[in-house]
Amino acid sequence: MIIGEKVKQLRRKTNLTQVEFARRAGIGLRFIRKLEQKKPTVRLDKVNQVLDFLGYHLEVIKNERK
Amino acid sequence: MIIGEKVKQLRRKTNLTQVEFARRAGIGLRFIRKLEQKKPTVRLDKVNQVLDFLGYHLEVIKNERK
DNA sequence: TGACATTATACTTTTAAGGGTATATAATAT
DNA sequence: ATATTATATACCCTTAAAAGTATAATGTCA
Repeated sequence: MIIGEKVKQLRRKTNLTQVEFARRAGIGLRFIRKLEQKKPTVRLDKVNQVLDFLGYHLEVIKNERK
Repeated sequence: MIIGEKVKQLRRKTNLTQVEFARRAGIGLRFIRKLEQKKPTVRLDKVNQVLDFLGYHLEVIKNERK
């Protein structure tokens, strides 16, 4: 799944609005918006910051060979 | 594992130099260098481009609860 | 349907990522 | 040891990511 999509989903589970989420996660409101809208050119450190707040992280996974 | 570290490891397996790797993966030489040096503020789309070339991708994973 | 809450879009500034290339440093091999 | 190859660092420029905030659009629910 696209990261932004996943983040949106996870944030909603926390019952936090984008505004409150951004504030608590210590990132910009604009950023969380863009991220959830699947902007591809976001910075990795910011993504990590968001995921960390959610209790998640990124891993490098081998593709399924089809 | 840190993404840059993993990339470095995977690139070496391909027996490509940074120069050749960058050329073939269609990314800047500077980028692959910085990435492998674990620069945290790299752009996600570029990381994806590199991983894609290597046959890998990123996934959002729940943290181990300790 | 109308009031309220939430998210998306728009405007602007600052900062730094990404880029090529040249040079220095380090690693490898003969 | 020294020649060769690879990686790291430095210089400089262009572009756009990130940021806050204001406003428009959308969603929610009583």
